[in-house]
Amino acid sequence: MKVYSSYGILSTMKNICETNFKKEAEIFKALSNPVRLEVLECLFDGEKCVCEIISKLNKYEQAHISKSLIKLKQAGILKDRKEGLNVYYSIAMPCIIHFISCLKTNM
Amino acid sequence: MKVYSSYGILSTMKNICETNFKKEAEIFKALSNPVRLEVLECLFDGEKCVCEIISKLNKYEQAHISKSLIKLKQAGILKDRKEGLNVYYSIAMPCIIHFISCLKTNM
DNA sequence: TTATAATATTCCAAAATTGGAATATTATAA
DNA sequence: TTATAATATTCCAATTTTGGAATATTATAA
Repeated sequence: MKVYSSYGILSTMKNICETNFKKEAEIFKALSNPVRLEVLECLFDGEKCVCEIISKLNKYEQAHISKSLIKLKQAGILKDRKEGLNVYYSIAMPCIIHFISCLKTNM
Repeated sequence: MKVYSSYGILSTMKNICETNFKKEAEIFKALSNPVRLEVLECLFDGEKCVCEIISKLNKYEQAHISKSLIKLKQAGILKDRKEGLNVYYSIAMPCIIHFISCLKTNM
């Protein structure tokens, strides 16, 4: 009877769960900043190029907005598309829109 | 013509928006940690007392779990109820359950 | 080619978060 | 009262995050 193989399966399952919690936490971490949330909300009505976002949120530095977009993209929340000099960002996880509007009604 | 009063309204609106983004960020910050997410998920099937959560997640320190629950409560994600020596926690924001299950399918 | 517009990256000091260890609080039972 | 079980709090060094300032990259137009 190979008991150790069962142990192997259990510890593999445990590792998968733990890395899943870590991945989820990364998504929430990307959302845990007011500027990044404002940048994200800027994209609720569809794809925009970085320059458009910068001019809408003119109170923040260009570098700050660029870094915010990249962090949201790395977490899988946004996707991007290059076209000449411009980079267009859009939402890759539509369920975030519903969740944030739910939060707003619960606040 | 009282232009300044319009400015007043605009700046008030801006402040409300900014504090809302901060509040939202606080909620996401509370969710941005693997242990807190695991504690939260422990409550998906309903209210539990702290001791129950501790014995389910026995790999973490009691103090760690207690701090996790308090942080989630302060963000408005959990609520609690005392009964004798026990404290029962439950989810105060049901839409989080749907969102997390959506995340899991998108990962 | 060179200038320029759009975007990304690096550097970094200040601020915030992390989780372990020890200790405190509180309610109940003996 | 006192012991104990359940939960919360404090302390703290290590790690991570923050955002401003300067600089780099890249694609296009002149």
